[in-house]
Amino acid sequence: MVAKRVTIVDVAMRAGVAVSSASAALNGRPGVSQKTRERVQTAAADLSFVPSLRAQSLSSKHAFAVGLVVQRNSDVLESDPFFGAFIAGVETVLPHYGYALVLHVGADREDAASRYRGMAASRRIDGAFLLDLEANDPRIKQLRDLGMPTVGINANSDEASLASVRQDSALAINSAVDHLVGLGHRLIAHVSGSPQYVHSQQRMQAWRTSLERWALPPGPLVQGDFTYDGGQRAADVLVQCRDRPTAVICANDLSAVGLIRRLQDLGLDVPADISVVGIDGIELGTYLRPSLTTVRTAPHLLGERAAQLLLDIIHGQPVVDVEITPAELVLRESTGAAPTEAV
Amino acid sequence: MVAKRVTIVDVAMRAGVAVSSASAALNGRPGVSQKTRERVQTAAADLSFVPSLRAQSLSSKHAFAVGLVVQRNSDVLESDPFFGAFIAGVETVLPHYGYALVLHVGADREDAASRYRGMAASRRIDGAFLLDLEANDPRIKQLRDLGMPTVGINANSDEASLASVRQDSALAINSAVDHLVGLGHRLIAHVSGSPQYVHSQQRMQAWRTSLERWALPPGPLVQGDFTYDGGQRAADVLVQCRDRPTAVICANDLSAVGLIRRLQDLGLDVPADISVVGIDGIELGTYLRPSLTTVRTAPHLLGERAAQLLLDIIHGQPVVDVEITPAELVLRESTGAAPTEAV
DNA sequence: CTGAAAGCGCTTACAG
DNA sequence: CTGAAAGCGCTTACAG
Repeated sequence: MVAKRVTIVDVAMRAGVAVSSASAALNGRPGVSQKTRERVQTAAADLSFVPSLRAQSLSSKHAFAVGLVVQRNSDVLESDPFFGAFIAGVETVLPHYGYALVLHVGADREDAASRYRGMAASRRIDGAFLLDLEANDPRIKQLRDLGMPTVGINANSDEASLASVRQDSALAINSAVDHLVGLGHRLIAHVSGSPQYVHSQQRMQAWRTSLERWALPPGPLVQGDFTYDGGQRAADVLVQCRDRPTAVICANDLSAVGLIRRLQDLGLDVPADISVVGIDGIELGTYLRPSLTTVRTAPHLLGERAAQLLLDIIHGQPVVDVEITPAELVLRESTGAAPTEAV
Repeated sequence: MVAKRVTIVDVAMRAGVAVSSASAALNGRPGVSQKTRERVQTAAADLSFVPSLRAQSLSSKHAFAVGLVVQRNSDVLESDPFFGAFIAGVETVLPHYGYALVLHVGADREDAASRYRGMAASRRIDGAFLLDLEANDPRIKQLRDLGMPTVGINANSDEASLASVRQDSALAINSAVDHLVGLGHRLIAHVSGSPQYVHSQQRMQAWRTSLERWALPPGPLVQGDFTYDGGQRAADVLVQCRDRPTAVICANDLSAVGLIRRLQDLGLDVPADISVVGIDGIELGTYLRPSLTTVRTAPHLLGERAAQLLLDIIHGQPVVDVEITPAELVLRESTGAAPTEAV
């Protein structure tokens, strides 16, 4: 019952020109007189012509879509605001170029990889974003072999074969350590993220390097997994340490929140007994008591720039990696003077 | 330098059959002998043939994609876990049918509507989900006029023209009121959601009806907007009431969290001075102290069923609205005995 | 500048 | 069951 589709043939007919001229006119290509162009545009408007993306895709070699596979279990997808912000950022750019985002959720690594393969092989997309990169991530080669333009987010800088958008967080982690040292802290622990991700490594490395700058020994290192529960477990480990740290830098806010809650349940006061710093800058950090001192990243901006870069690659423009303004330290209530030392 | 695409012509050639036979064999259509079918499948496997989605779309009248436009400002997209859970649910179903999700983020109503129009007119999608429905939502007619199969989420049940997936929350809100009344509460307030959404109305109506069942007068009604800040503002209003309520039911968890935080900042104890109930069941509710009593909904399941229903419609199968298991009351720490009355 | 034709890679009637 | 042909709705060389 849907009214018959208006095609470019109808437009050309109404404008009294050839289909090829109509196409050129509509797409702003040269080789059409101003008069013809206007006549075609009027005809198209009169008929409410909207080109069929399917036909355009088939003949123009462009899908007008880019893909993202979120490769985490759905619980994380729900509780981690990164994705929503990143996607919102991507979406501020894509529509201006007629592009759409195809989103898949991979149950695990295998599943995620097969989604990328499927989208690439069936030519559903013209390019892809790669999040949560791992060391020697197989997806990089996989997509390259498929000839798929790809942009990585916060890839290691030695990953030369992958166009990337990065936000430095090492500087802000430095600042966090400086801040803590200034408050008298000498033993500063780290709760890391899931070890397979390069950003877990980057953050841990920044913590370590920052301490070296002060000639301080690295405090206890507890492996976390970016989750609230992981933060809670880390609290249990840390309070058992012979030399209990007086401050902790967590690999992300959510684990910092879990850590704080567990510390409180164990009868410790934050920050009087122990200071805690997160990384991310999620809203939740402002809801809690104490509110969370954190390193604020910019996933929305990362999404914007990643989308722009990916479209550049697709359109064959020269590619240079993008570095956005570094993450910044946000001081709130969860950090304070070290307990035993006068400052 | 991408290797030349393997097409169905190559497959047919290698199998020694006509293209049309290869197509029928590959798609499990009848009219092909078992022997031919196998020969074609072997040839396809040998050549690693993956059909071009673009060509399939153009000739088969299916885009193999469905669309969702998130029509909220990006802050909410980031802090509301509903979307992530809903999308994850949708994604457990779509891939089995070769479908993908096209996601757009609309800056506002206008923008969101134009995204739906664009996807439908260009035939990028075969169907659409409608979230955050409003009374007399113009998008319903818009998509119907475009002949676009559509599934609404928690639409009003009098919305006969829209296939819907629903989860009842009125029952659980009833239970929440029963629970509060049992604890001695007689004046129970409500912080509503943004008034334009039908689910805001549904929740408010459930609160009102529940009180009527006990012949209790409705407590103060404060308009919120589903945000943390809105919850904080509501707290300021409620503590000023002549008859201060001893319990509050909030339209969602996030506003309940804001409300609690503000009440605490004003020197009130939750639940000793005032009990608070949220709706949604987000993780955050378990992180706080007191943890949040809430009505837990099931966005993931809603997503699964919505996807299933939408595919049914697209494939021309008979459509019946889907009702999933009602939301359930989850008792935690934010509700307790009414302060002034012995229970 | 303009137009007729081929082609993108499939599916779908339609003969044989 | 099998195959040749038309068609989906565009874009892109290529003549004129």
